[in-house]
Amino acid sequence: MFELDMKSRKAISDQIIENMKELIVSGVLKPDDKIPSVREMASQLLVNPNTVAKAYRSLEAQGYIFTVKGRGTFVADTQSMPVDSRELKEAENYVRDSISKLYYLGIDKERAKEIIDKVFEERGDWK
Amino acid sequence: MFELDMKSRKAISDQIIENMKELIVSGVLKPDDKIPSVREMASQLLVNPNTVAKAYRSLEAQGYIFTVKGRGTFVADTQSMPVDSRELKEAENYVRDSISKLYYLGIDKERAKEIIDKVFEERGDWK
Amino acid sequence: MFELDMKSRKAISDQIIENMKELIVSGVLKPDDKIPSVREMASQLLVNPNTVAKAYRSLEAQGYIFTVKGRGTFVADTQSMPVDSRELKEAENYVRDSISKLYYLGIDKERAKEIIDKVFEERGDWK
Amino acid sequence: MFELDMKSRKAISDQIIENMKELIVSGVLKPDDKIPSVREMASQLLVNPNTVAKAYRSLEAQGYIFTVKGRGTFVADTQSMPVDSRELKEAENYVRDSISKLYYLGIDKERAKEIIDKVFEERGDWK
DNA sequence: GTGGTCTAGACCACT
DNA sequence: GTGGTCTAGACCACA
Repeated sequence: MFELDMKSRKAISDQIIENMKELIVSGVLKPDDKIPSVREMASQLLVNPNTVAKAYRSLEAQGYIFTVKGRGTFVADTQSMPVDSRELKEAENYVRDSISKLYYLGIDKERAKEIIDKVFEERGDWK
Repeated sequence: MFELDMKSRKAISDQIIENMKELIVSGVLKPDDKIPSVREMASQLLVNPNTVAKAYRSLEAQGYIFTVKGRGTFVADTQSMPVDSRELKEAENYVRDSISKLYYLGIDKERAKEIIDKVFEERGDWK
Repeated sequence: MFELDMKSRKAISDQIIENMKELIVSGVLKPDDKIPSVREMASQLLVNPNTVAKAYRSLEAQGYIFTVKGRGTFVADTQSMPVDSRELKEAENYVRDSISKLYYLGIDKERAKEIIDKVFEERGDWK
Repeated sequence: MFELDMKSRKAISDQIIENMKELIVSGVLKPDDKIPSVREMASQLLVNPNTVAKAYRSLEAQGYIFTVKGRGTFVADTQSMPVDSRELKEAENYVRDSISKLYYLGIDKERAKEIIDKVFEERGDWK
């Protein structure tokens, strides 16, 4: 399904969360699709089941998946999901910080915009 | 000089680093300006001197400041500093991640670009 | 601060969550108040620190508290928090279910309303 | 007879119990009416017979249905059923919890009452 | 089989 | 000292 970067400084559970969000929002995983069980994904990724469970709990709390005890975990319909204002604000701050980092490096505005445009191009499917 | 947000989830030392970078890159602090000693800044900000020392060590490692034994710590000439490619790549990844977060929220590309434009406007002085 | 009902069928972490919400929303704990550390509350309640940490994580995700690494966990300003529509809907369903339970017992509408009025009276401080 | 919400987080057996209670208390199913056998209902709902059997056991324990060996399962006379005080207390606690959830969201008393009134209106047939 | 919860104990970063 | 993360392994309810 995807791979983890064990050398990354990002938490494993966060990596799972991001990869799953990517698959869900991009449409690779569609609403009501069953996703691998906690134990299954844990054995595929070679991590502890609790770590996967933690990621799933977080994804569920954010509305990306839903879970039915004894049956498994499924992809939610993110299309019909209203954007949570608290989360949007958090994401905006994250964008602000990342652009500040470019500024602190002393590169000029034009080059910063080029970098951002490049990122948008990488996401050709967006919108 | 600047204030800390003790309620922020950002580490205090990181806040000090970012604020100092802001002052240096924006030109408020100029090359060879003396900056407060570790103890002095610690008492002004009401934080542990170890925290300030850590921030200074990091700023020095990144070339924003330099220390002269027995005389103090001074602002380096960031203009003449070549952009470190490793740091640039790290910042690019940060930008990529932050834009991904917007994508994961399910907002459309137009709105994402508006948010980014807004951030650039807030930095009216850039370039 | 509060006590747990170890005989309850409610999860311990959920009990911690509810008790903390009660203290925060009722105003006993005010914005920026420091709440007991994970380890401290765990030893007071005689439960595993991970259980308390789980409750704190959930409370933070819902915006009731915020945490600063190395310094502790604090009460957020819930007044300024917009009501999350997903959570409100969930709570409405919960209300609907609980009233259905009264209906299934075969009691009449009047008596059901009396029970509800009694609950509101118990929360004399509300509004 | 009724449908299950396989996406719901409620246990299937609980959904069967609630739907049966609804049909019985509302009068759609009348005392001594025969209800489908475990196997029959299981095949209609496309669920495991064990799940239906569990639901029937629970309904029988609570006095909503009764079984005659070799003949089938029938609706009990709920009118003549005294309200079980233990169950009533349990339902009251459930109501109390659900209203607490509204309180924790920070909505005011008026709005909470509106939500409850709406739920009562949805049950126009009650009483 | 599924996920949910709890315990126990380790290691890390930050203050 | 603080919280955050991960592992390991146990028990439970549900299907």
